[in-house]
Amino acid sequence: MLMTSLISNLSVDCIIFGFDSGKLHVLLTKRELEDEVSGQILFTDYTVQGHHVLEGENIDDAARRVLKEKTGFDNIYLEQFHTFGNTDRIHQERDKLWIARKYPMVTNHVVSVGYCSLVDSTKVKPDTQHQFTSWFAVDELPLLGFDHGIMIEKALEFLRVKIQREPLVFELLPEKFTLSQLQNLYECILGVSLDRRNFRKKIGQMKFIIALNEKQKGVAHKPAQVYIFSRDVYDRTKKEKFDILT
Amino acid sequence: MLMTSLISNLSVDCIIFGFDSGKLHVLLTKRELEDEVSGQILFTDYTVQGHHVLEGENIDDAARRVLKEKTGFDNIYLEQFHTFGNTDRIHQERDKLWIARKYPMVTNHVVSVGYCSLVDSTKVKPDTQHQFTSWFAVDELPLLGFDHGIMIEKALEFLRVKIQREPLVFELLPEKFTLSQLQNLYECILGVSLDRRNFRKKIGQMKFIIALNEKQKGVAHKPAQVYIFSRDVYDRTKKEKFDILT
DNA sequence: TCAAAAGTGTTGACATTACACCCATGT
DNA sequence: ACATGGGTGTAATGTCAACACTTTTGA
Repeated sequence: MLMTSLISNLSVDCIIFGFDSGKLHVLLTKRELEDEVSGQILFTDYTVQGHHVLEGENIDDAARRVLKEKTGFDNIYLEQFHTFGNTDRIHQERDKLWIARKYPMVTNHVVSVGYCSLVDSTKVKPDTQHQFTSWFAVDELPLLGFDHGIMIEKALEFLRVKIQREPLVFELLPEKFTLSQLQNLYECILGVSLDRRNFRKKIGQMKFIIALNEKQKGVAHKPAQVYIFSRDVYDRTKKEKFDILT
Repeated sequence: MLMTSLISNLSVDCIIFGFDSGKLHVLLTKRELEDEVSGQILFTDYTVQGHHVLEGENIDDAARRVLKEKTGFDNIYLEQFHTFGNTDRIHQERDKLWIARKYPMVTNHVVSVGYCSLVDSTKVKPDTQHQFTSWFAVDELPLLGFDHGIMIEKALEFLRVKIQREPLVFELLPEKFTLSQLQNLYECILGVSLDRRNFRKKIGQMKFIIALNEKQKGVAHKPAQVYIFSRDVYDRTKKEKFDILT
């Protein structure tokens, strides 16, 4: 199994989501191309994290490799959501320039397998990152390269459907969280607003969301109860689906 | 845009579902390899319909091309559901023999984009097909090549989730259908049994399932009312999701 | 006249919604 | 003492699940 050369027309892209300051964020890498002669910056924009698949490498492994490189973690939620294979997905001039310069052996028809990843953003801070990597709120995205705007939108859609069937939201929260954080996260991903009392009633029925003997500290209001998610209890008691709505 | 050579490590596979005799079926193609010298048949098995993606071809177009070739139709439901990219997905001896003989230029690491397609099987009869193509009930599948068993399982899972959010079941029925056929189809895909009265109550609320002034003919029992699905009405009245359960 | 599937309503249990006040803390 | 978000219960409404008998047709 060779792991040296890359499969030139196949890549993976990871859409890495985090939750911070009451908003859903996505991890992006700054891309800058300089003129080879003058050194002038030709353009600046952002892309999600991707890389070509290597010869003899499973595509899931390629995605994990990218994830590890950008976040330092490799045991976090990662799932394929869509494959982007239109011939015209690389059509902007700056994308063509970029590829011609950085990957001269690559054609303009690159098929990309999109992966959705969820991380606890308290663990992945921009300053601990690769210097060009930072978080952006999904409703305030900068100029994006390739078809990465479409990819992010599609990943979000995937996420919205998925969190209503599986307990994925906890991947976006610290191990210990409050019910307000949890509610806020749902409201933010699904774009709805939920009644606090009804939300808590529902959570109360979920035995795998467990109150600790512990309270928030240092907040200028009544400190909230702290909860954890137990996958163990979840696996033993799971129903057909995991739905906070309906 | 060249359309001649193929991208050797990328293919599409179409899982084509049909509904017949109260069972969900999948369209498979017989594969037989003969010994080049003796002419003896080395093995016989079945595969879903796939083909390599051509240079300069959108992957969705590649899937439509395969679909058109095998069913004669091209305006039918077709959606990507998963991409299979493990390096060991071609590991059985007969698959290696097959590739060595038929596609000598292809490596053993082929990434395949899986597409799910739904057809009205009354329109796609085995005898009108390519001679080696026929329908198999999904619970009575023959020996399958490559990882096509896994693909079919994954496509089924995709379908089960999807039909609870979108009105796809009608793609599997003739234009005119009875409520019993519809109920039977749900029971069959979802693996549940539904109460007839409750089912009909629910359908009654869906204004886009419309009774015609027409009844079944030639049946040895009370003839059933005939219905059609109106996508037009659906688009104007659709809710968040389309769910026959819950 | 029989067999086979179509068609039809009600009730009790349960789940969902809507809604307002007091509590604990830091500043 | 005040601002901030945490925490709590009930009543009305809507939805779901369970259930049995009559109808229409062809054989």
